[in-house]
Amino acid sequence: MSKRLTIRDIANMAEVSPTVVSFVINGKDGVNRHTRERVLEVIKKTGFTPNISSRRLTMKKSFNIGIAFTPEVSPFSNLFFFEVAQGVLDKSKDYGYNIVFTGMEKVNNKYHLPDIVEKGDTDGIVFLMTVDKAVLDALAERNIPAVLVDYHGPTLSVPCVKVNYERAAYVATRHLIEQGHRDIAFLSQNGVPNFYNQVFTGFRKALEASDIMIPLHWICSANDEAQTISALNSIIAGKKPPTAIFCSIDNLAIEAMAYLKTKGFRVPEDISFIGIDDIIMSQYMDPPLSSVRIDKWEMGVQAMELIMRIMEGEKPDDVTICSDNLILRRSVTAPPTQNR
Amino acid sequence: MSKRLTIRDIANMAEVSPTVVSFVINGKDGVNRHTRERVLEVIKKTGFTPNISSRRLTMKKSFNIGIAFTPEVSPFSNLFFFEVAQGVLDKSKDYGYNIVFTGMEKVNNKYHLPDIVEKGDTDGIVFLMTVDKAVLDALAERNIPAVLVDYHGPTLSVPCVKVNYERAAYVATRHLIEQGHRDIAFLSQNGVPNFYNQVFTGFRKALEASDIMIPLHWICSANDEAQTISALNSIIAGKKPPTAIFCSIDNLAIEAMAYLKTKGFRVPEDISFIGIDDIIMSQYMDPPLSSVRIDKWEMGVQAMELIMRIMEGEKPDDVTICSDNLILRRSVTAPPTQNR
DNA sequence: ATGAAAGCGCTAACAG
DNA sequence: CTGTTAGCGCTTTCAT
Repeated sequence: MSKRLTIRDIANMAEVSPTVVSFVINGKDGVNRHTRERVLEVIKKTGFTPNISSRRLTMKKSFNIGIAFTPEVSPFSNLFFFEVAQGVLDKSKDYGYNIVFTGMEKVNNKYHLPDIVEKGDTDGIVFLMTVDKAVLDALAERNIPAVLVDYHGPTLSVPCVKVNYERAAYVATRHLIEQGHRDIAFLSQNGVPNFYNQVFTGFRKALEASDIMIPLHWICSANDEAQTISALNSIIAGKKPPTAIFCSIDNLAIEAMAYLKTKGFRVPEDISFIGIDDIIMSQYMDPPLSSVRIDKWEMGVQAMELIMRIMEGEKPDDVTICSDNLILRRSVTAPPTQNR
Repeated sequence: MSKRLTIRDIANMAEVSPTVVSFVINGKDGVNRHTRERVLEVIKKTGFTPNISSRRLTMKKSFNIGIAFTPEVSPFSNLFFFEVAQGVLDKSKDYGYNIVFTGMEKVNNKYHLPDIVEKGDTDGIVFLMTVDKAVLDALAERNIPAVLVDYHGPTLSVPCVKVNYERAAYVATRHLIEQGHRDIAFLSQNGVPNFYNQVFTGFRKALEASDIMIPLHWICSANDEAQTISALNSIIAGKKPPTAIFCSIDNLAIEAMAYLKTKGFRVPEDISFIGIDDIIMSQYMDPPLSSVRIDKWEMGVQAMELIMRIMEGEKPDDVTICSDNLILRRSVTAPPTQNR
C-alpha cells in the first residue's frame, strides 16, 4: 500500500513550487506554457489526483450534492423518483460531484434539516416533491442552493422542475375522446390539492372541448387501495358504467385495472384505461398501460443543472418538462359498440 | 448567514482547550466528568457539529462508502439491486457514513477503478454482482475494504453476501410438485454459469426426489427477450406442453407469462408459473406471481455490516441470506386434469 | 511567472 | 485531567 502522492511530491518532481502545481490543476493562468506542460507530464505519469478531503477543507466546499426525500417519495420505494434520482446521479458526474441520498425524518410533524447539511457536507440539495419552509429557510441562511423536483405547491423562493399536469391530463383525456369515448370517469389522488386541481382542470377542459358531460359520481379520488376500490365500486355502480377511466397516475391505473379485472371487466374491450407518468412497470401490465410519459430522468438532469446554475450566481427560473408525450399501448381501444 | 462555529469557539465558551472538546466529541475518556458535562452543555446549546471536511483530512477517512455497479446491475434500472441499495443506505445511517453511488464504465473490456477510489474518497466499497479481479487488487493495495453482493463466481478474497439459489430453485420446484405438477419446464438465464448451475441443480434435485422425468426440450435458457420467446416456443411445441414453468428469476417469469398469454394460454389454469426473487413488480402482475422471496434489503444491510466489520480488523466469512421463503400468489395452481 | 507562507478546522502526540 | 503544538494536503494572498 504505497503512500499517496501529494501536490508537494509532484512539485518536487517537476521542479516547481506547490503553488504552480495547484495552478495547473485548477486551470488557472499565469503559468508559463512550458512549466505547465512539464507539470502536466508528471501528473499524467504518476496518475496523481489531489486529495479531495484537503480541497474540501481549503475551499470550504464538500463536492457533494444531496437528494433529500420523505419516506413516501423515497427513490427506493417510489418508481417515479427512482428515475429522477438516476437523472441527477448521471448528471452529477459531469460536474464532479458526489450524490448523497438522505431521507428526511419527520419529528413532531415537521421535517428535520437533513443531517448532511447539519454536518456542512453538501453544496446543494435537490428535494423530491416536498420540503418544509423552515428547512428551506435554514438552507438559505447557510447560503446553500436548493431545488425542488415535482413540487405542486404555491410559488417558492427556490427554482423547481415541474410537470404540467394539466396539460398531461388534457392530452390523456383527449386521446380517450379521440378513440370515441364519451363516457369517461376520472380517478385521482387528492392528497396534494394543487396536483388534483391541475389534473382535474386538464380533464375537464378536454371534456368541455368536446361538449361531453359525465355523471358526477364518475369523478372520484382515492389515496390508498381501499379508497381506490370503493371509488371504483361507485364508478361502476350505475346501470351504464363508463367505457374509459382516466387515472391521474399510472400507479392508480394499475391498481384500478387489476381490481376491475377481478370484477369481470375486460380491459380494454369493456373498459379502457390511461394514466400519467409512464413508470417502468406500466409496460409490463396486462394489457400494457397507455400513459402520458413524463421524462423523469430528464427531470433529474434539469434539477442538477439548476443547482449548478445557482452556484454560479444565477437566479434561474422554474423549468417545466414536456408533458404531452402520449405513449400508446394496449389499455385503450374504441368503446364497445352499445345497443340499447 | 452566520459563520459556522469551530471547535475552538466551543472550547472558549466552555473555558477549556480544543483538545478537550475534541475528546468529548469523540467519546474518549480521560476527561473529568464535570468538564465533559460543561462541554456537552455548550455543544447542545449551540447545536455545534464538527466540520466534517476537517475531520476527513485529519483522520484520513472519507466517511463515504461506495456502491459500485456495472450498467446491467445499476440499482436504478435493476429492481433487484434497487432494493439492495436501499438496505445499504438505511444501514449506513447507523454508522454515520454517506453512501455514494458510482457506476463503473467498461473500457477495453475491463472495468475502471471507480473514480471515487481514485480520488481517495471512499472508505469501503460494496460491489453489486460483479467486479474485476484487477479492481479488487487495486483496492487491496490501497487497503480499502470491499464486499460483493450476489456474486456467483469462484471464491474470492473478499467476503460476499450470497443467495443459495440452489435451495431457492429447489423450494420453488418442490412447490410446483406439491401442487400436483409433474410436467414442469425449466427456464433460466445462463449468462452467469455459476448461477445457472446452482439453479439447475436445485430444480433437478426436486424433480429427482419425486422421480419425475421431463423431456429435454423443456430445459431452456434465454438471456434476452428474443431468446425467451424462442425458448418458450420450443417448450410448447410438443403435443403435450408442460403444466408449469419454473423460471430462475421473476423477470423471466414475467416475460414468459406475458408471452404465453398472447399465445392463448391461461395462467394459472392452463399453465403455472413460479420465479425467484420476488421483485417489487411481481405482485402487480396478472396473475400475481408466486416466487421464492429473496430479502434484498437484508442483503444490503448485511453488506454494510460486513464492510464495517472489515474496517474493525475482522476477517468475516461470507453470509448467505435465507433462500426458501416461498411467497404464494396466484400464478400457481393444480395442473389441469388431463383426459387423453 | 514563480515561490513562501499562512491558514482551512480538526485530531493526536506530547508535556505538564 | 488538561493544554500546547504540530501537522493533514491543499488553495491563496502577497512578495519577488
